[in-house]
Amino acid sequence: MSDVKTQKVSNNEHLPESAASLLLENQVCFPLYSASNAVIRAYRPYLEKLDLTYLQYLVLMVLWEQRQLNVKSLGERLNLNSGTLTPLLKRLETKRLVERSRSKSDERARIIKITEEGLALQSRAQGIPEKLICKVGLESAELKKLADLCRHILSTIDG
Amino acid sequence: MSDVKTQKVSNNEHLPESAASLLLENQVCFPLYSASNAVIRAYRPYLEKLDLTYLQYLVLMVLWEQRQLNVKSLGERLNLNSGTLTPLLKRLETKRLVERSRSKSDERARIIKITEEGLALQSRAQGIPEKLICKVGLESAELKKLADLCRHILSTIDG
DNA sequence: AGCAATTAGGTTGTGCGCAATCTAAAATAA
DNA sequence: TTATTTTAGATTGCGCACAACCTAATTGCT
Repeated sequence: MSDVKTQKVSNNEHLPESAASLLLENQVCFPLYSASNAVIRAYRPYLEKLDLTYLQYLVLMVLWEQRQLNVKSLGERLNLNSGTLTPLLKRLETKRLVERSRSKSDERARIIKITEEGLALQSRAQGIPEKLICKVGLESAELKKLADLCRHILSTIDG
Repeated sequence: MSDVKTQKVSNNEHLPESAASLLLENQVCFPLYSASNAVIRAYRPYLEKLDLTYLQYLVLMVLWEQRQLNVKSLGERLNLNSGTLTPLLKRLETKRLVERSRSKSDERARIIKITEEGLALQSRAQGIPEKLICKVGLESAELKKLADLCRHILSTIDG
């Protein structure tokens, strides 16, 4: 495969000055994207023992805190819209982890309520966060810094 | 909707001590995941002018640097596997931005080569990185810190 | 040479993410 | 009250991500 691998240019002086910003190494958001993918992959072996995906786990985490809420509130909490949440919640309903009813005071609103079975998963998930922190391999202060930077991005972009 | 919104528990003292780690606010990886989604959303308006998705843009960025390479090298560069890359590269081929040939020295290897049309997109993409940095709203030093933390995660998890 | 093991990449199936669009209910205006 | 606008959520369609699996080519072993 040497005929394929040896094509990389050794420097970029032939490119216009501004093209340096289009080099992958200089991208800020690419590591963010890759790290997010990698973390979700790292969760998988633990979550599949609970027959959950990462997003399903996030939804349950909200519901462990707050027994029930509507789709809009859930979407605001997770920064996701109904196109993502509706099919996901149907899958959680099929697994009998949540119930999807309608609000009596507002027939548009869908009330998502965790079931006993859904609540029971919480204890089985106890060890997961710590295991992930180990896998990620950052100190507590660095983890906090990372989370703060990400939250800053979120408030700037969305808010 | 007050019947839905007022269900949040005011504190978590009724939960076992260890359950605090299962609160969404205390998750480290959730902001990472949300920020990554938000950044990709933020790219969209600029990239759709070039008829590109974020991942297609990343692939082209590699190819602007290195005219051609095989799928394996591309996957190592982007931390993605053939299940993601193969269909993506076919779409780029349909748009005539890349060509997919076979290596003569190894018939298994697929050589991905950027076309003139693909190269021409580079100049149209010049302004994008700067616009995104503005949208993200972090200082240069903070961006570097974020990228370094993400790269640290990647090297720990994958490597 | 002959055969097992490895490697490259393609295929399949599931589950996101999300923009755009739709429907129906609720809020607001006239 | 009726008409307009807004809102909640569902639907559609596309493009990822990825594990699991498959095929074919190459390498390694004896």
